[in-house]
Amino acid sequence: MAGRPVDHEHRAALLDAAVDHAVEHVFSELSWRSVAAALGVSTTTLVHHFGTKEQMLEAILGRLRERLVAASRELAGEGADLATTARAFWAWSSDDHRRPTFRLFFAVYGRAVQSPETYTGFLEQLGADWIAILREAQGPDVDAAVATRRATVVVATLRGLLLDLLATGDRARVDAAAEEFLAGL
Amino acid sequence: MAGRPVDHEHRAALLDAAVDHAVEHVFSELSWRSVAAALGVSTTTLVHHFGTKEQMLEAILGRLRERLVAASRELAGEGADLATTARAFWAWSSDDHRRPTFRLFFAVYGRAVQSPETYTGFLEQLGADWIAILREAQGPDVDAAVATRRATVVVATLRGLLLDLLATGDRARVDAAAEEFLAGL
DNA sequence: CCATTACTAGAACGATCGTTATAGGAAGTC
DNA sequence: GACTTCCTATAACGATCGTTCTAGTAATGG
Repeated sequence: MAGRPVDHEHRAALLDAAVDHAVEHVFSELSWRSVAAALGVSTTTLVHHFGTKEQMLEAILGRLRERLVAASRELAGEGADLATTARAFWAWSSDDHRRPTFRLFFAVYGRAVQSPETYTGFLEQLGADWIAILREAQGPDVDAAVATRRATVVVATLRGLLLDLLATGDRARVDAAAEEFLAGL
Repeated sequence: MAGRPVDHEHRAALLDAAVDHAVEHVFSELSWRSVAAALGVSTTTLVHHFGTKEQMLEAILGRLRERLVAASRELAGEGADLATTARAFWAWSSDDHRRPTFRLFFAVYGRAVQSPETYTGFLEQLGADWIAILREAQGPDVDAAVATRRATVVVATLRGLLLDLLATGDRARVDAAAEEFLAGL
């Protein structure tokens, strides 16, 4: 009956390498051939493991989301309040080492708002995860509706500031604005 | 000497029609052929008037920015304070009629953060225009650095909320968050 | 050993892309 | 009228794309 068993580890390793490559390159220029060349395999190998290009991109983004959410949950720590958590979020996401990652993040956003069929899952889940983390940071005593409002505002502001930083590179102005916002929490 | 004179009006009319088409379609799918078909001309006509595809896209975005800045300046009105102006901005930009426009806006953002060579002019000018409008709304008595910080925060928050609204479509939550933010100004 | 399945690679197909000849009519000056 | 420049269109070129075809090798169960 059964022939050669499926090598799940190899697929996972390929996916992780593909995520690393995607983060460091332009999202709209990802192709079977470019990814295959970067990973040292042929396009047919990728096709065999991921199916269609769209499915490969979804797999890449899903894996990226896992990384981001895990890192975000660590940030929140235990018992930190909203202001502290928000400050940690800003320091983490605006770190220069995270620039390629968030560049990809906003590239996907730009794609998703015009083509909702794809990539919205990635954004909705990631946005919901972040809002949930910031809701929990407010403790159980805060009214649920109020907590959601505040979490939505914090996520939106930090995301907008990050977009400003990535587009203009004006760190002094954006950091000052972030401090102004965070101090008011 | 001189032959047939250049018809600047015709080029302007083509550009305006191209902007209308770009707003209603997916940015990454714009091509010579698709735009030409929508405008009822041949691709060579567009090439003749705009040069390269990149130059056509820049011309389209430049014209779009003119429209947006003109509309934004009207919004600010005369003598309105920061909170009032910010509220008007939110009402205007989150209006359902403006959805295609801001979808394109964020699509360009997504492209620009990964390919700074192009489109950054569009974003830097538009961002600077909006921040300037919100700086002026704070009056001449506010310290310049403080006014810049506050304007940056307001633009970032509204942009982040708009991104949330376009990506999730959850108007109730986002509108509540916007109200929370605007009430605190 | 053999049947079966997993995996990989090279080559090709059909489509679309930006761009470029090539060519002909339209609108002005002399 | 001649001449020049503007404007437009059809057709094709070369490149890249996602995908498929074909074929061969590796690893398991019987």
